[in-house]
Amino acid sequence: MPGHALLELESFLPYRLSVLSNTLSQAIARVYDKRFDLSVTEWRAMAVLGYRADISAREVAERTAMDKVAISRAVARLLKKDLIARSTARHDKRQSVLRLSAEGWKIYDQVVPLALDHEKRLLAHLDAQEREWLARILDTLWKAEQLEVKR
Amino acid sequence: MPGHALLELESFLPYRLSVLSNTLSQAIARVYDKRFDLSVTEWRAMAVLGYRADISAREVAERTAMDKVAISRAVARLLKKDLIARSTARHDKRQSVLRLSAEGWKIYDQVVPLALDHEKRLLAHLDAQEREWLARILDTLWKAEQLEVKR
DNA sequence: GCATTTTAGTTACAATTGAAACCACCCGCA
DNA sequence: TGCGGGTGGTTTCAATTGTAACTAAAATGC
Repeated sequence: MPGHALLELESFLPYRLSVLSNTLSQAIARVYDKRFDLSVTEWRAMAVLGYRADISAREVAERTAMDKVAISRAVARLLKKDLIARSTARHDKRQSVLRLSAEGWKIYDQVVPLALDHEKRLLAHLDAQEREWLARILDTLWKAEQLEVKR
Repeated sequence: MPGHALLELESFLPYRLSVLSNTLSQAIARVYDKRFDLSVTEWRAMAVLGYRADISAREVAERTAMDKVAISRAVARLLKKDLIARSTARHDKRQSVLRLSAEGWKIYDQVVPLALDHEKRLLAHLDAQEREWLARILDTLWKAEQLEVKR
């Protein structure tokens, strides 16, 4: 009498990760959406450009783990708002070269502390040891999942 | 000379969680989408109904952490496919009472092992100790985030 | 050097989603 | 009993998103 398969959502890792991650992202997104009218995609693009300037849209896509269409649209919106600037790569005219504008940097410099602060408040609930374990485990899982995807 | 604020996406917890979680969910979703033509929302709804039958749409929404509009639509599609059945609560005519149909159970019983298997393969990369830490840490973070959201 | 394939980025169209309005019903209270 | 406010669920409309097709420029291969 095996009955039915049993899946307990509350203890199912993919589900737990997804709920936690969505709640977290949304909470942070609410802040920069309300204050600076930025979508998650737009902010992600700005975040990588603040970290590494003069890269192509493709590289932004790679680093944000978003697809190129999403990036293309985010770039278009950010250009219209003058938060980023675009030029063309000399060695490859297909590639764009993107960077934050002065206005973009102003917003970046305001959003980053807010984002870090939220993370900090969250991590404050963990002790140093737990934080280390978490970092290491997420790393392992990420690499493991990469292998899965390639199967 | 403070220069600019610095946010390293690769080590920013919300970002890492989001990328890991999305990749993971999509990998699993691909399976049941291709084989059974189920969206993530639909499968989530089925998953809670497999775990706990005869609950209202509102309760499904709560347990899946999705909003009521999404659930309403998922329920509509699942009804059309005859994967769930719906009746009305006797004590409150607004509430629906949902449960998997025989056909729904058939699919549920096929998807659950696939989902569990993926999770298992992933967790196989962690040792018992790491798995315990992870479970505990996710729990703490979830509770912490709940507090944040209520602020 | 030219044809073929690949890559960066955009566009068009359909499908999905979210916010707000909405309906039907329940509850508290006078 | 009947009115005001709240809740479960659906619908509508606009905005966002995903897929596929497309353009332009490079890279590859002969």
